[in-house]
Amino acid sequence: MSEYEEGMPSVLAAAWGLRERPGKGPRLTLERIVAAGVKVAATDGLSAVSMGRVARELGAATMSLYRHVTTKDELLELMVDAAVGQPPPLPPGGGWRAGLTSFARAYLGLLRRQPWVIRVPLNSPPIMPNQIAWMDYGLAAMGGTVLRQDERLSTIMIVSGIVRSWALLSADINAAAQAGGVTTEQSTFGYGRLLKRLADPARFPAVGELVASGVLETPDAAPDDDFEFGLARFLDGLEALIRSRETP
Amino acid sequence: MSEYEEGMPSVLAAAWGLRERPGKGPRLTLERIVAAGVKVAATDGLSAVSMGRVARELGAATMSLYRHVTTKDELLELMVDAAVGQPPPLPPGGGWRAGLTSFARAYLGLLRRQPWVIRVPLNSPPIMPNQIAWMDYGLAAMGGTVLRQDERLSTIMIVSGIVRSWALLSADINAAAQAGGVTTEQSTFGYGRLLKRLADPARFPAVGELVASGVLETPDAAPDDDFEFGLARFLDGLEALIRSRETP
DNA sequence: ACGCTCGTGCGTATGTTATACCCAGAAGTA
DNA sequence: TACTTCTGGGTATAACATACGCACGAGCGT
Repeated sequence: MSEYEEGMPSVLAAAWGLRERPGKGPRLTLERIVAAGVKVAATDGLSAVSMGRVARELGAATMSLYRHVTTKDELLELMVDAAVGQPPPLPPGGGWRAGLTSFARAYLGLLRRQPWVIRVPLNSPPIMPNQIAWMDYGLAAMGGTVLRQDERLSTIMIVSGIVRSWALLSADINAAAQAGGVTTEQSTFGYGRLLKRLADPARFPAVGELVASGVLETPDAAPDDDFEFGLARFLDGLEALIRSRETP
Repeated sequence: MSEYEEGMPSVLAAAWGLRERPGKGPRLTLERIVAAGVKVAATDGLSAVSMGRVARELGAATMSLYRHVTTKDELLELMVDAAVGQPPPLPPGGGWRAGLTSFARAYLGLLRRQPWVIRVPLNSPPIMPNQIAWMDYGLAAMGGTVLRQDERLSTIMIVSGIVRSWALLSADINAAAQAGGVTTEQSTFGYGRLLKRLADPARFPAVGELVASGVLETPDAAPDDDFEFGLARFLDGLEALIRSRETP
C-alpha cells in the first residue's frame, strides 16, 4: 500500500488499478471474479449474485473470493463499473446537443442491455473509473458552450437521472411482463387496465382523464417516445439558455 | 368503523382514540405493522427493517406478521406508500408551471425527510394509492394546457425522475458525510478532492476542467441549486413547446 | 539445505435473514 | 355442543455474508 491509497476505500483502489498484484497468474483474479459476477447477474439476475454462486462459477470456494474483495458490496460496485465499460466516442463535429443526445441514448442502451445494473443499490456518489469516463463524455459534449462548469455538472446529473429513471421504469415493465409470461405491450396494457380498475376517477380526476384517453392502451409510435420527449424538452430549455447568453 | 370515521384522515382517528377498541380488535393490524416498519426505517435506516425487528417493535412474534403481509417486499411497498402519504394541495390559481414546480419541490422535500424511501428497491410500475395520488397531483397541474395526455405522462415521469435522482445523490452525500462524521460540505469537498486525485486530466480532460474550475469546492449559493437549475431548464423547454402550440 | 514469511486458497463456524409448516386457543356458527 | 375459521405463535429450514484459522507453496535470507 502506497501513501496514495491511504484513507481510500478499497473498492476505489481496486477499480482504479492501484492494487495490481505482482504475481504471475493465480487462478483467482479480481478481473475473473468480477467477470463471473457480471455473468451471473446477466444470466440469472442480480438476486442470483451471491458470493457462493460467483465462487461456484469459478470452481472456487466461497471464502476464496474474500482474498480479492473485502465485501459483497465492493464486488457489486466493481461489477457495475465493469458492465458500464467505456463510453462510445463522441460523435465528431456535432454540437453540444447532438453530443448530449448520444450520451443519453448510449447510456440508455447500456442500461437496457444489462438491466441488472440499475438494480444495484448505490450508496455513494459516482467515483468509479468508467463512471467518470461517462461523466467526461457528457461534459465533453458541452465543451465550447457558454455554460458554467456547475451548470454542466448539473446538466449531466439531470440527463443521467432522466435516463436512469426511464431505464428503471421500462425494466420494471419488462420484468413484470416476463414474470407473467406475456409481451411488453400486453404488460403495459395490463398496467392501464389495473389503473383503470383501481383509480377511482372521482378521487383522481386527472388520472381518470389519462386512463380515459387510452394512451396506456396505445403502444408508443416509436420505442422510447416518452423518453425522447422528456429529453428533447430539457435540451430545448438548455438551448434557450445558451442562446440567450450568446445574444444578449 | 363508525360513520364518524368515514373520510377522516386515519391519523386523526388514531390520535383521537377513535380506533381504541381495547381488548376487542386484534392486536396486530396491517396499519400497525406498516407503521412499525416505517418507524424502524426512520430511526435505524432501511437495512434495519427485518421481519423480526418489526415484530419486536410490536411485541409480537416474527411469524405473526405473515398473517397480514405475504412477503417482506409487500411490507416494504406498503411502507413506502404510507411514508409517501397524500400530496399537498395544488397551489390555487397558479399556472401549470407553478403547479409542476411545487409538485417537484414537495416530492423532493418528502424524499429528504424520509431518505430511506428512495433506497427501497422497487420492481413494479407505480400503482399504490398514494403514488397514484401524487401522479394525479402532477397531472392536475397540467390540466388546461395544450399538452397531450401521453406528453403529460411523460412529463410526470421526467420530473419525478429528476427529483428522485437528485434526492438519491444528496442522500448519498449526506450518508457519506454522516458515516465520516463530517458536515455535508466537507463531504462534498472530499468528493472533489478524491476526484482530483483519481481522475487524470490527460485521460479525462473535461472532468479535469471541472475539477480545476473549483466548483466542487464551492458550496452552492442556495441548497438544491443544481436541482432547481435542471428543473427550470426542463420547464423552459416545456413552456416553449406549449407556447409554440398556442400561437402557431 | 533450512527455516521464515507471505501470499493464496480453503473449510468450518456463526449469526442473520426470510419464510414454510404446524399447533393452540379464541370466537363465531351450525 | 361440535365445528370451523381466525389470529397469533413457535419451531425448523435454507440461504446468505462473513470471521477465523489451517494448509500449502514460493521466494528469500542464512
